[in-house]
Amino acid sequence: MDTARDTETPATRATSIYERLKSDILDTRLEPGRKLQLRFLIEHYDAGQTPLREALNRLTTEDLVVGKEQRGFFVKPVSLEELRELTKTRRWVEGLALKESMANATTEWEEAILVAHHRLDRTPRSLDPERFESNPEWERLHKALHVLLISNCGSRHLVGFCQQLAERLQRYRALSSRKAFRVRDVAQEHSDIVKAVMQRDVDEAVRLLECHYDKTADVILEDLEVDPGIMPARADAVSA
Amino acid sequence: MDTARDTETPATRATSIYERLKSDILDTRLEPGRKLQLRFLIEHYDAGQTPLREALNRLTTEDLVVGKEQRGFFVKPVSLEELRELTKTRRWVEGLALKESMANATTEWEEAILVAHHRLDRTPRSLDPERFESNPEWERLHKALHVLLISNCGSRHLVGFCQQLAERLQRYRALSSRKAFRVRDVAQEHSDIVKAVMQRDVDEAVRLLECHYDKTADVILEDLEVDPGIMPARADAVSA
DNA sequence: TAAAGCAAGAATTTATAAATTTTGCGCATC
DNA sequence: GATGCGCAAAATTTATAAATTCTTGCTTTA
Repeated sequence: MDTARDTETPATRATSIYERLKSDILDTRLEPGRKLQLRFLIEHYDAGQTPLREALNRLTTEDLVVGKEQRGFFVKPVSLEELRELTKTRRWVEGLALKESMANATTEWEEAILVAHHRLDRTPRSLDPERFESNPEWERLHKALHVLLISNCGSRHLVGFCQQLAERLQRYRALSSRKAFRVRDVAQEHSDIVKAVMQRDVDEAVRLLECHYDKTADVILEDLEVDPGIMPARADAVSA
Repeated sequence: MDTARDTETPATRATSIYERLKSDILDTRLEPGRKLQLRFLIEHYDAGQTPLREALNRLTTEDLVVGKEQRGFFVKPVSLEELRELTKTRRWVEGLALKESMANATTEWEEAILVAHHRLDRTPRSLDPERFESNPEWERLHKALHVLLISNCGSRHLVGFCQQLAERLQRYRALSSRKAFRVRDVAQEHSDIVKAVMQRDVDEAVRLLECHYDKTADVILEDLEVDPGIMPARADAVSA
């Protein structure tokens, strides 16, 4: 049930619970739509009501938790509709951010990308070469590369928004069972994007990045069509 | 100290306090950088600690309040740097959203814009024709028109992000003293934008909208150069 | 059969206690 | 004589426990 990070500074109780809760929601250990009862949370997270309540309230603003007045908290439901909308939005906004990043390109930035890509490239996608088992280190480096690509755009707000979109999409990836393992050469896609960035070919880089996100969504959508019932077409009821 | 809305359903204490706090921060009745001591808040908002704390935690995620661990909450400071960055970002993102909205244009949408603009046009900008006094009704209709312009883009997430940017910019407008009154023909700018949208001239509409936001920022920046000391160039210290 | 009232469960709020940080004063040292 | 370190008191934030309020489902009665 834990999410790692025991050695770090606990900072404040509310913050550490917030992080654990967020992580559990994003990795769908807490299923979409599930009711978050205080009793249950107090039990499983070994915490008091106040820090729990504060964490829940923070997540409410991030739209990862939905708070119905006087009726408690629920994990935000998922829907195919939202998956499509998130992907579309991410394409637009990250495309924009990458374009601006490249317009402001500096040597340091390009070198940092090269390094980040290299690190990702030499890290195995899966802990088990036979069947897929998520490698936290790969996930971390993958995220780092994508953030770096857009981080030179000159707007922390825009970068923050992109990260929020990525977080929200994380649940859909976690829900997808085979996770594009072997089906897709993700490493090649990353190499191509980085190459275009190095060549300062803005249009090509943006095109490849958009394509990258499209493919991710497509694989998830296929997966969910094969195994429907996991996800409603549109968000509605709550499976308590 | 109140923010209107007494007749509505109070829903939950935490929510109503959240709204009042947010409104007070956005209108700078709670000055940027100010320390938000629980004692003071309990006194002035006539509330308990828990709902106050929950409201503060929600605002933390929205980056309107900064929470220093174990050391209390502060109103997020302002800076000229952030003003510039917010404006730049808003230009990019709302430009994008308007373009997409127009690509999906429907008769209903265009008619709704016409109506929204008409309502705004016949509402006085200032309650006092001599010197500026903010008219809440105008502000409401103004916001409604801008939201409507981008609301047809097909992404609630993108619209939400734009609204957040608008909210964050609201504080800077409130801080600017003369507020572009008489200096600028805002009504004409709105008319021109709406006209371009009706003619389905995407490039022109986007250009005018971006120009609209640029002018807003320019006037505020001028104001703050005339009367410096209100705002630091970069965010840093906190004036308790 | 439908409506109203009652009881049980859950969420929100108030109140209380514990822990942490800040502040001010005194003493020692340079 | 001034400066710096350290300890103790005060204030503030964080956490726990208790009480109130609201919702919901069931039972009883018309």
